[in-house]
Amino acid sequence: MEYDVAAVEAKWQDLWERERIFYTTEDAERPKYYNLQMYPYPSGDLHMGHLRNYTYVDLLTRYRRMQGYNVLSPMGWDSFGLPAENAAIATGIHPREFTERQILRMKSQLRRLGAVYDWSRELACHTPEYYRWDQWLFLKLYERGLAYKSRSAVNWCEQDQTVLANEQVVSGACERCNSPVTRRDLSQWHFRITEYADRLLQDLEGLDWPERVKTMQENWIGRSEGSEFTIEVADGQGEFEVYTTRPDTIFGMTFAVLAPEHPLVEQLVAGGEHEDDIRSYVEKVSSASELERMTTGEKSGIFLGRYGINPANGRRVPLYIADYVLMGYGTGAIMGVPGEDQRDWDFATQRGLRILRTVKPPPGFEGEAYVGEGVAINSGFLNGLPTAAAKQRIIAWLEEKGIGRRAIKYRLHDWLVSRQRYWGCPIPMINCDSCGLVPVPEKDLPVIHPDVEEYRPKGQSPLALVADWVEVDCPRCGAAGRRETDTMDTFVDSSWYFLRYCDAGNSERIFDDDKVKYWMAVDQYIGGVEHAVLHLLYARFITKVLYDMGYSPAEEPFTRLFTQGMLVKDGAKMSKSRGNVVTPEPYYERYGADAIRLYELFIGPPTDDAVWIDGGVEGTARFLDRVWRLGMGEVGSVSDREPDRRDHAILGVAHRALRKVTADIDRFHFNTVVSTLMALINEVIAYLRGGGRTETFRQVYQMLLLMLGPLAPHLSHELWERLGYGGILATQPWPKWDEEIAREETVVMVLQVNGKVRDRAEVPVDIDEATAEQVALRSPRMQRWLEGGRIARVITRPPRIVNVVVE
RNA sequence: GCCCGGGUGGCGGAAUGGGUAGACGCGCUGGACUUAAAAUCCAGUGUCGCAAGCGACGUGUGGGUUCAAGUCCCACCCCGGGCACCA
Repeated sequence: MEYDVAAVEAKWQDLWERERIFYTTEDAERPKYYNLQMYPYPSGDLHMGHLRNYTYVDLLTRYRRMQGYNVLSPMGWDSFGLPAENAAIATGIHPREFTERQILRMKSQLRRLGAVYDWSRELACHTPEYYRWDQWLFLKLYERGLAYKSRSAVNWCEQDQTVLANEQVVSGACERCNSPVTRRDLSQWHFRITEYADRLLQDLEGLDWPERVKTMQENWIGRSEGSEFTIEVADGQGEFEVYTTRPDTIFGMTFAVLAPEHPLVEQLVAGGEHEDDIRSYVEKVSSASELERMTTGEKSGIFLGRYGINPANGRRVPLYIADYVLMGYGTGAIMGVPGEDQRDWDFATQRGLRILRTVKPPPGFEGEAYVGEGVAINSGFLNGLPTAAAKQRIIAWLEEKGIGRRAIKYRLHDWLVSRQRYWGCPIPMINCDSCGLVPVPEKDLPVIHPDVEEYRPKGQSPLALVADWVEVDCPRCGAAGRRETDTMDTFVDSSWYFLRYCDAGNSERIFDDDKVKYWMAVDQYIGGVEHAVLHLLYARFITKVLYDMGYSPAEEPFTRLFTQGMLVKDGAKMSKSRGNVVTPEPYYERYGADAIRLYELFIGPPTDDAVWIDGGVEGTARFLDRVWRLGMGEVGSVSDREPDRRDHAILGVAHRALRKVTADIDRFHFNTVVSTLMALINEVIAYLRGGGRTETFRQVYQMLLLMLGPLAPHLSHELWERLGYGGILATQPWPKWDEEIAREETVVMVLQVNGKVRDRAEVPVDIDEATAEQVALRSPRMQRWLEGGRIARVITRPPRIVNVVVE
């Protein structure tokens, strides 16, 4: 009988949804399993690359369900963001309309794949029901001093006409549009993520995450230990702080450098003889793009015409400004120690500054700066001390003098969350001339996102043009006030949505305590590695804040993280912008969703990038076709004969396959799950050709369908029903293997002479060493290689291998 | 420059602790069925030598440890990713 792909798939997709098979509520009786993928931006059409990820998640949902877990697998939409807005600029269609249309399309495509979710929990962050809680969250952070507005140099994307967080600048360019990022001095909203730097770093340890991602976060947070101390400017012109990880080298400081944006610079320059030159240098540097500043060649800089005092030895050292010193890190000023720092060495040699070694380099050292550890020299009272001891000693001395202290610095910056764009959540703050910044009262939430005429960004949010929205009375004094017109970074939306899924419909609270307590944390989180220092860091931060506030029961949101590889075609990641996408439609029509799913699983290890091969789906379709014909009785024959060793053998094969499939799903080796099932069916076909037994076949085939259920659900559900196995496949328990049946009775033992395979013998699995040795020595083929030699040793590893060593 | 991954047939890949290298699939070759094609089925398919039972070689390169190395150690080459003047 023909397998009608379209009809069968539609039938089961309909049933799963109608019967709400994968909808769920809290149930204390069953262990919970919160299975989640990073919610998608509703970009419209899914290509094969997307389907790979959805297949993994769906496989897990179905598999854990069969294992008896109460599985929560929700779906929602990261629906604020630039693409909808850019489309609006191009077409005039309102981003809301555009977005909602895309959501519907994507839902139908997920359904077509056979992906199942608890749709009763669907959320979309562009809806007031959702973003109202973004705003509530913002207010809570503000109350706790974790949200603040301040003026500083920020990253500005000229193309998108908005500021960007540090995490969104990749090699000096905008993460979204890839155009160069410049610096601007602007007053912007930040979240104080740096306050959580230490906890974010420390708690990484307990997470079952890929090492790679943990390392990326570790580096991004960039904790360093050292000390800071004060340098006085000669002739009473002020003082400034420097930070160093090598205070032990302080005697080697022969100059000092301030960042061009350092606040003291203005004071030091005013009235000085090089005033104009210095000002134009500062001008030049600060207007340069990140990319231009990131040169690694010649270090630019200029002498300030002033001197500082090295506190260790009282010597006068020249003060410079240079662009290799960054205002955003440490104190924005450094001591220049050319002997022990390569950057300072470069700067000093380019200008003929004095170089003094204060750590003794190892014999034969021929490099420039010596950055390793060693014994202090030319360092007054530190002389003779090894680096670690010298550090202790000098810090104690600085503290005693009251000019320095131990210090810890992070590379992590506070998270810049305001954006000058339209399609995002409005920041719930009001500016009042007399009260200053006033939060919108909680009862007035949500601050509804207004419609606008003009979406084009012009350096401020298009919301600023909606006068009757902007102009409000100050909630505190009643005078005329103006709303904040910036919107929030969409990463704010995504930093807590997984909590909202636990209680998505709640209109009274952000979510119910008991519900989040039951479901959190996410047991398995799946997404792309590109979010390692973006979403995955922000989500951890916000979860910790909510935990501290008593809202989240979990301090860490994602217990286990899996980052899948991308799908590659023609040497590049499959993506719309590269124009190398493979659309699933023709494959759905020819082979069906199950064949696509199976090939996505089979294509390679889920962690690795995989190359799309057009003919690949044909292989998995052929496999499914064989499964079908087998179930329909079109292969071989069965009868009600007595069981014999053929039955025993095929049952062993099936139970071993089950054991391997279970282990391989657990360790995310989905590609070998598929190959194991293929190997199983090849064996079953051979078995049936040799005359199968009705009951044995039934047992084996049931196991096969149960294993195939999470992978190729439509076909396996249909067969399960047609063969009258009872109930719906999805709700059957995952089968158990019997070690006794799975045990192999005989195995092929390898016989080697001097490590080379010379023969093989079928032997009982429980063969002992002595017998194994005899088998090897008696083999005629082995004897040919043993003749004339003296047997020095025989290594037996029964029942695997016997290696005879001859001389 | 530093920190992670990774180099296995024509291709995707397999080989949890050192123990049959190449499972499974794609592709290709030959055959069966067919008037023909498609579909399906059967056989073959790492390289070299051989008519063949067989032998030699073979997991990026060069060394090493071991009875035995894709797997462990040392050095190097190449590819991918992350960070990149962070004091």
